[in-house]
Order: sequence, then structure tokens, then C-alpha cells
Amino acid sequence: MGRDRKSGIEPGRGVPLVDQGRVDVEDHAPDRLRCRPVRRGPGVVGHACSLRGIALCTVTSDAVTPDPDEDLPEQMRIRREKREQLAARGKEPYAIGLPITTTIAAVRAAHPDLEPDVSTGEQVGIAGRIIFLRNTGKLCFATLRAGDGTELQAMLSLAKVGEEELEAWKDLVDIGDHVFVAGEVITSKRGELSVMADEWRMAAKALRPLPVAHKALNEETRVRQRYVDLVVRPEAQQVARTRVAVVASVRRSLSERGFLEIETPMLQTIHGGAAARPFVTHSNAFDMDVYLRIAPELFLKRAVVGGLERVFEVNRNFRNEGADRTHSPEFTMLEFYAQYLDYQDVARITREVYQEAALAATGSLSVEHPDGTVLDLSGDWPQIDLYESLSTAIGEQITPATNRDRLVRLCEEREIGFHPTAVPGKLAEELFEFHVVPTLVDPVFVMDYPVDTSPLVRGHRTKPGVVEKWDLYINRMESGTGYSELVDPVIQRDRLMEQAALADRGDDEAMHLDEDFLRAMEHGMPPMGGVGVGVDRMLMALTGLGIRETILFPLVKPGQS
RNA sequence: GGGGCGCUAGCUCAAUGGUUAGAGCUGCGGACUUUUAAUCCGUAGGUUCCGGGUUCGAGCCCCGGGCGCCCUACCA
Repeated sequence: MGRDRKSGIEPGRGVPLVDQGRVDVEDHAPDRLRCRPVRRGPGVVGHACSLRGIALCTVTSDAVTPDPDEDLPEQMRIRREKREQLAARGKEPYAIGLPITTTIAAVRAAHPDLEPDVSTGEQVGIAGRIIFLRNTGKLCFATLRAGDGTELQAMLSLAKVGEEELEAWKDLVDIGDHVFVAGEVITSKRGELSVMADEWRMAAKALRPLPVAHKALNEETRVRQRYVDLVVRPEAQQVARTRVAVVASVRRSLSERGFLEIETPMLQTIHGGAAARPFVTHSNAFDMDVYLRIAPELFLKRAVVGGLERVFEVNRNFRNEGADRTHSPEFTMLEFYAQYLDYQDVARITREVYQEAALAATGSLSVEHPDGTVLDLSGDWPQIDLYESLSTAIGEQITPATNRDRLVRLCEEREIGFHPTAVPGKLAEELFEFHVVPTLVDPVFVMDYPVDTSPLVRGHRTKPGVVEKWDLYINRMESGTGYSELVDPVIQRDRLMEQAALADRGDDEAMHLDEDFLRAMEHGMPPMGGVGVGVDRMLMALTGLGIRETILFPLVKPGQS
């Protein structure tokens, strides 16, 4: 055995210290000697040695000089050597300023259907990442893929590039490298659109091998190494681009309707705007704890008080709660507010914004998911009443006045879990989620929620016990909510005092009393409609994917290495 | 939070407590001027997540830890 290939230390050669004494590793158990690389501050590398799990010493690189490449898997070591070889042969491994004349997509678009074995006479310079390589003795093929998923074949022949350049290609180019190729646009004998190279250059030598393109990466690797996922799985690119299309469309739709996009604080000193547990962090400059926002609502409303009239924001919210297929600790939220509108007006705008986004992203208002679910987003979206639909489903009249004991019993009969302190409205919503939500596939506005769960919403004009609030359900998921906003500062103060009392009693979702928000409201907050829509859930509805697939880099716990 | 399952080569996966942990692709060496996951011949590649333990012997069994997935609970 001899040399421990991981550490570069030969057992028995080093004499690690144990306390003040010494131990001869050879005499004890050489097979139990463990040495692992450690980093002690910038640039200081060493090896920590242990015997039978007992730390012995840290050997710095002065004492032991391991070959830095020795730890690497063979494939990575070879790629590093190829990088060196490029330089040795006068080639830049990471060339900049390449004479690129066009894109892969443009070449494809310009020559949609050429016959096989055709020369166009058109000279181009293109670059892309190699995803497949097929080398024969004197003719080499490479499939180059661009970021947009388009592909083009590069061909290198002995006749065109000469023996030296062809050998260099075969010796130094791997799958995963970015290469530049200049030459004529042709089709191969099999009809594949190609560039017949007069010249090739390395654009970026990849030191790590790409995953095998033909077998699916497992979900964890996809999420943790999204950059790799994006390279090998065009659908990953597609999702990222769909998000861009959706967000751009949302901005366009609202801008066209007179809304101003503004940016409100992510760091907030008071926790409010929704019922959710916040992340807490600390400002050194102000020497105080601050919250990552759970909602932009209270600031957008301040802006409307100030006369910005119609405002919106598309940005991140943070909620320190569960993470599952439909919840992410950070997620993208659209909120918009318009003075003088009510919850019916903003329901219409929400539907239009959503439909325009669906068209922009998918070209259709009928969306089919991988699991076969089909969503029909077209036309007007129906409205159902929360209490009426619940009563119908249960076969018993439920109203905001139904007493709590009855609701508790109904929940218990169905084994629906609920918080022991849950208010009656919350219990009604639980029952609704149990009975009605699973049936809501196509978009539906659920209207008129209990007042005790909606502290920021105006009371209903005619129905007692409910507020002018809707939840939008799409694909059995709550996708957005809209209100006729509460703008009466006296009522608002009462509601927020109740919230603050809940918070004092240990409810860490309850809002705190935001005096400055009330002060703004006391200056005259115009009646307004307001909406919050989960953008990630829009993506989920349009793609049928889980939330972690719609977010490019979702939060993950750090793994090994 | 509770329960179940998983972690093995660069990637995707095998492997009754019992030879030296295997396969495909990738890699490396060779052949090939029209390939499409090229093909053919040859070959290398391992801290079986980490740390303990049981055993003559552990990828497999036990204990502890890490990370993930599923179910469940909680959650504007």
C-alpha cells in the first residue's frame, strides 16, 4: 500500500505529535491513520491527521507537500493537463475577443431547409458549448449548443484545418468546452446543417466533465447545480425563459394600465403586511434587528396615500415557514394597488394580467401539465361565494355567524387539524380547503372572507361578518388574493391592536402595530383595490412544475464539498 | 415536529453478512473523411455520505450525525 494517495503522507514517515509525546504511526495502526486536507485561513493549506479518531496534529504544506492534482479524479486531472497543453501549444484556454459573427440560432434561421451535401459559400464565426463529440480519423464532428438551446454541428476535416490543428482538436477538446469555429456554412452528407471549420479556437476549457446528457440528473443535483442542469436539460432553460416572459408581461400589462413600478423596503423595522413568521437579521449601522419583509403591502399603500395612485411591485418576499412542493422560504410576489377601484375591479385586472402573461409565456390560454392536467384560463373566471360553496359541499348552512363550537365539531369529524386558538373564520377556511379547494382546477375567484382572518380588508358593503376579499384558486392552489382595502384609520387601528395583542401572546405570525402606517392612513388613504399574486405559483400553473423547479436557485442546505 | 425510504466511479444505477464492490455512458490508448447518444478493439477509474460499534469478515447489521426524497402535520 504505502502512500496514502489522499494526503501524500506515507505512514510512518511523518511523526505526528500526541500531547507532548510522540507516536510512531507504523507501530500503531497505519490503516487507522486518517489525513484530510484542511484550510487554515487564506492560502494556508495543510492536512489534519488523526489516529483512530483522535486528532494528532495539523501538518501544514511546509511539512508535507502533496501533489495538488493527486486528489482529483482522473477526468478532472486530465482536463487540467489539457488546459496546460493548450498554453504549451500557444493556444489560449479562455480566449476573449473571438471574432464571432453570428449566432447558432441565426445560422439555423437563415438556412431552414438545405439539401444534404450543400455548400452555401457563407462564412461565419460561431461559438458554443460542445455537448457531443464524434471524431473519426480525419474528420471530426461536434455538436455545439447555445444558451437558447439551439444546436449546430461543427465539422473539422484534415483537408481544411491541417494535421496539426486536427490533432490539437482531438487531443485537447472535450465535451463541455466552449469552442469557437470559423468556416463555411454547409450541410453534411446526412443533411446536418454544419460549419466546416477553417479554424477553431478554445473559448473556455471546462475542467469538470458534464453529466451524461442522456440520463436524467436526479432532482437534488438539478437544484444544487442548476448551471449544469441548464446546460444538459433544455427544459430547465425553458422554465427560466418562461419566468422572464411572465414577469416581463406582468410589468407590461400593469404599465399599460397606468401602474408605476416602485421598490419598497426589503429590510423592515416592523413586521407587517401579512400573517407569517419573518426572518430576523441585524443592521450593524443602526445597531438593531430588522425583518426581511413578508409583504410589501404597507409601503405600497403609503405610496398611494402620497398620490402615486396606481403602484405595483414584483419582488421577493421571505417567510420563515415550511418549505414543500408549493412553499419556498423566498418567493416572488406581485402586489398592485389602485385608488378608487374595488375588489371586483382588481379581480378583472388580475385576470387580464394573468391571461396576458399566459399568452406571452406559452402562446395559449389552455395549458397542459406533464401529469395530464389541463387548465382552461380563457374567458371570464367564475366567482363563488366562500360560505355558500362551503355550505353546499357540507350540506349544512354555514355562515360567518355559525358558532365556533359547531365549526370545531365539523373539523373534528373530518379529522382536520387546527390550532386550538383558531378563530371561527379560520375554521371555516379550513373546512373550505378540505371540501372545496381540491375541486378548483380552472381559475376561480372565491369571494367574501370572514372578517376575523383579514385585518387589512374593508368590511363588505352589504353582507355582515365578511370582508370584500377574494382568493384566486388555480390548479387547486391559492394563487393570489385581492381586497377592497381597509382605509378607515380608526378601524384599522383597532384591527392592528388586536394583532399586536396576539403577537404579545406569542403568535409570531401576528402583525406588529405600525404607527407610521396608521399615521399615513390618518392623512387620508383613498379607497383602493389591492392584489397580491404569487409569481412562482403562476409559473407552477403554467408549467405544472414544483416551486423548486420554477425558482432558478432555490434555497438548499449546504451539502458535501 | 412525526413516520418511511435513500446516499456506491465524473453521470445514471447494480451488488444473500463471504473472492479483488460491478454495468452502461463518460475518460484514457488505438482504428476510422460524413457522424447524429457515431461505431469497433483495448483499458483505467472507488474514503460505498461522515463517525463509532458488532463480527473471523460490513456497501449490507447496530448506534450517533449530515444531506435529500416521499407521506403526514404546521403554514396567506
